[in-house]
Amino acid sequence: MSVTLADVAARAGVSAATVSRVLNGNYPVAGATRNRVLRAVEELEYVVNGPASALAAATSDLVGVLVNDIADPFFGIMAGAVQSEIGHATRKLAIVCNTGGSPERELTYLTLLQRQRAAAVVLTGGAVEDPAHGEALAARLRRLDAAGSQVVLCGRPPLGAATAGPHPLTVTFDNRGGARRLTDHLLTLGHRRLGYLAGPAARTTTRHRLEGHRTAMAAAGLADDAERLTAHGAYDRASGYDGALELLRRDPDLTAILAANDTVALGVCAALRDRGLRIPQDVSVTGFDDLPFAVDAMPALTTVRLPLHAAGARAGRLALGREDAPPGGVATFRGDLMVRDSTAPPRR
Amino acid sequence: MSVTLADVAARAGVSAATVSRVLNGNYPVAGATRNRVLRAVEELEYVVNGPASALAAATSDLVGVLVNDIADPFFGIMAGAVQSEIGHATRKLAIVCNTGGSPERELTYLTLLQRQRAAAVVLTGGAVEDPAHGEALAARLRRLDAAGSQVVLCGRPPLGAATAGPHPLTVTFDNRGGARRLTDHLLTLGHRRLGYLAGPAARTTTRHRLEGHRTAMAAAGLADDAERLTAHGAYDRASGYDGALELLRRDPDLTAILAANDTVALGVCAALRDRGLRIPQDVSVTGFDDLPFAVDAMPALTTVRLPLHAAGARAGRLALGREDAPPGGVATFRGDLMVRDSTAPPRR
DNA sequence: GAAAACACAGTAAGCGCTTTCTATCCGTGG
DNA sequence: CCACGGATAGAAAGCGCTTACTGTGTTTTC
Repeated sequence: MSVTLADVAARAGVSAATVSRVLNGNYPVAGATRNRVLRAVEELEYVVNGPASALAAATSDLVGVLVNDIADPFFGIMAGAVQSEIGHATRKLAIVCNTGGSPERELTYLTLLQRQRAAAVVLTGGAVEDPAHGEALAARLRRLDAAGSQVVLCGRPPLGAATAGPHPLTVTFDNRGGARRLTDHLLTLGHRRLGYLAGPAARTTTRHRLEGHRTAMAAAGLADDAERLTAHGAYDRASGYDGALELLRRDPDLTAILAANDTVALGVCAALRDRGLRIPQDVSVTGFDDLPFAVDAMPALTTVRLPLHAAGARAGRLALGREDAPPGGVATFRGDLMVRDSTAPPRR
Repeated sequence: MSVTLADVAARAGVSAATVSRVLNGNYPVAGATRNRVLRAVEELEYVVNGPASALAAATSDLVGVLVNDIADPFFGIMAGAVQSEIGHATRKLAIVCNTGGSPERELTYLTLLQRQRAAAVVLTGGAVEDPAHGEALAARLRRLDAAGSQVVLCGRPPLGAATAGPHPLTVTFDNRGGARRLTDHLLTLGHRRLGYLAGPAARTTTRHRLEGHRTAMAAAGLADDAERLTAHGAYDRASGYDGALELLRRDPDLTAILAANDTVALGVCAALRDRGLRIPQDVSVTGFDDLPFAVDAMPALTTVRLPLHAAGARAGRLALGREDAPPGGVATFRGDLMVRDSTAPPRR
């Protein structure tokens, strides 16, 4: 069918073993021989048969990258960083798999990757908090580990301490701290009636951000308000729109809304505008993540910048074993407050 | 090392062949036997060795999807659609590869995919117009085709008629028509001094949109203006910002700017605002693509909606051979004009 | 009731590569 | 001048799976 090692060997007048050694460069081959082989490879347009190679060598060149939503820049940026880190280094192929946020598809993809004997797997994005899923996921990761794949979590918290087996390397964000800083910023501006529009309740990311918010609120003696003025939704624009209206219903005198992330904040802004409220004069709004569009929103969003690219690159290097594991196996990136035009002191 | 077919066979008390047949379901196996095998698979947590399977069957479960920029929703949406179409159907694994718009990396990935013996390859995004690259690319695609991979182009024009060999299936957008409609819209509103901020000159997408624009301008007797008021940039926000300033320098009396796409339009809007110009009262602005954020921009962007999801899904089905090839091997999706708040008649 | 047809299941030959072990050639030191 | 070690290259044994090709009981058919 297609050109094989043997064909190249015949053409170069050497054995298949020699061709393999030239191609993999892990064994001394005389210069003249090597050139002859390389020329034959060129002439025949030989391309290694990956599966055969993976079978014989018992490991493949594939690195899996799982994302919740490939169309969301949050994941796109991280995945792109992982991939570019991997592409830079080796002839390895980073493959991005879109789970659509579904736990089942996450498991399916992990099995598929194990089946491909992936060299490494990077899971990005917030984990689902369902305990049953957590256990199933941990089991799958353990199997991957046992099968020799390096597992790295990126942008999600480490596996719970209760989880059995080896803990995967983790690159995570300080979501609590970010949310706390954002809330403090608003409190410092003088806001007291703050609404919090959280993401899906079952996500760890959501919980951590919410915890950060509550910590700050509690420190200001506003714990009850924080409780009352929290609504949950999805990480999308429509949820932001509906959620803002809901919060306004609960308290028409709200002077600020903290959105779960930038995308949600966009929806919040749209809802406020439709209600005839000005941002930030009437209501301040904050996002989270600092995705590229945050600065272009009108007004430009005050938000927390997550170093998505740096985190993805780090995860990529860890996956390849090109960087030592951080102490405790967990690297945490903090998010910096970006104060822009969507927040201001509340009007009297 | 890990569990193999033979282990499962031993446990189920059958031969390896039978296990393989149960797993692939392409051969009659008695119900009782099948159940025994399935139970053994469960108990041993057996996961097929993909490379071995691919080697023996001479084809893998991998489908490659090439994108220019994974962090850009334009590609993210198409890639997501391809992937969901493929995931729906089969146990195939769609793998998204990020070329970063670099022709070399595009070729590298194609080789890597050929090496993996991918079942199909979908290339999304505008092609680079460099003839040398075009030839190299065509050659690579021919090789993939020869190696048995189904090749599909998505969101890029068909390979030039001059290209030798079999032409890949293509799903494309009517960029010319979209740009024409956009320009006509502005002309109808009464604009005469239109600036066109095009994408990278070397991209086919850029050229087609530009052609559409010029056709409309020429029909209105404004061919010379079109020539004079065209600037090129990248498909990003910064280019929009700089490009808008450049066009304004060329003609301070501009009443409208057509941006290469929505992202560029965002930059244009920022530049105009910084210049103290109001949109659309002083200058009308249009985008292209209708990415999700276009409707959230301030003002909401008048643009052309490209059915990215539908196109990606179609490409996915073609790649899997689950849909007949369109006549001529080319399916064209048109883009609809979405009139929003960023365009208005010019002020007197 | 014997022959032909059928429904399964097993045997075994690869798929194209990697890698261990072995063979060969050559230069070198005693 | 011969034994020896180093540097290369070849032979061959798999890696784990798929899939003709071959059985072997069990129905059907006249």
